[in-house]
Amino acid sequence: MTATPLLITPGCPIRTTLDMLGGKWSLLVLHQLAGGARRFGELRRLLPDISEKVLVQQLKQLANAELLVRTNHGEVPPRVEYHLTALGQQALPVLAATAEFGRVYAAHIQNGRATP
Amino acid sequence: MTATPLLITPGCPIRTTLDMLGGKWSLLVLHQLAGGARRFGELRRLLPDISEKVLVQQLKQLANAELLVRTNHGEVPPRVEYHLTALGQQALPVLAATAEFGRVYAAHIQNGRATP
DNA sequence: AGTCATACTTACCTGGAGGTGGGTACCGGT
DNA sequence: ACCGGTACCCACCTCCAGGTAAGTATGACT
Repeated sequence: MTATPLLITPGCPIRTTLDMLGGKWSLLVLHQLAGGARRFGELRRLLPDISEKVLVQQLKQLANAELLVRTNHGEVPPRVEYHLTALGQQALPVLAATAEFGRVYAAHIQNGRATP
Repeated sequence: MTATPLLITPGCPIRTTLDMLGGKWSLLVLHQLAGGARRFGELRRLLPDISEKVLVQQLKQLANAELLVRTNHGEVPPRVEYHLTALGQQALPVLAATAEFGRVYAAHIQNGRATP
């Protein structure tokens, strides 16, 4: 891990991931799908602060990137389900590390003070 | 990993991390500091696309969050060095996971096509 | 006297992620 | 006849992260 000298330009794997998951909501959506398939309405309820438009937008974008799959069971009260693909599962470590560091950081600022 | 039912609101560890590292450059800066201390000018050269203003801004913000430390050796051609704190090192797993997924994704779109 | 390098600061501007508020089509229940 | 729930689409707007271009103080070199 001795500071790979990858010159930072487009094509950089960090940039690649940030372009997909760097937004405000992508990781939160992934988190809700980590446990299995979810319906659109469920996601909306689980993420109270996201607007409908943006949720749709995120789901489309993640589906486009093949991180998740949209399944429309052509039923009569619409029923649509989203679930992670194998590729999407590969993103879970990012989620785990992100959440873990969030916890570490929260613990840190409780003991020693920071951001005064 | 059975979908911790953490209701997503402020206070969520994922949000905490995204607020700090969700930007366009934070992780790239951390990556350059992973190998040890760097001077301001080095960072600028290693990250050709970032503007000076934003680099300064990011460094300040990361220092404020106590992820890195600014050392001004009050010398006469100014010499300032930045290096990770112990807390900053704790963020490296996020970086590693992010980079790894970027590679996985790049490999994926080369075999099967995506984003047409 | 002029240029270069250091590590910044300041003022101004823009693009686009994200938010708001409405509308759509379908059906079941009351 | 009306309301509510499903899963969306559309037009419009706001705000700020990030970008651009200039200026600052110091000393060494030519």
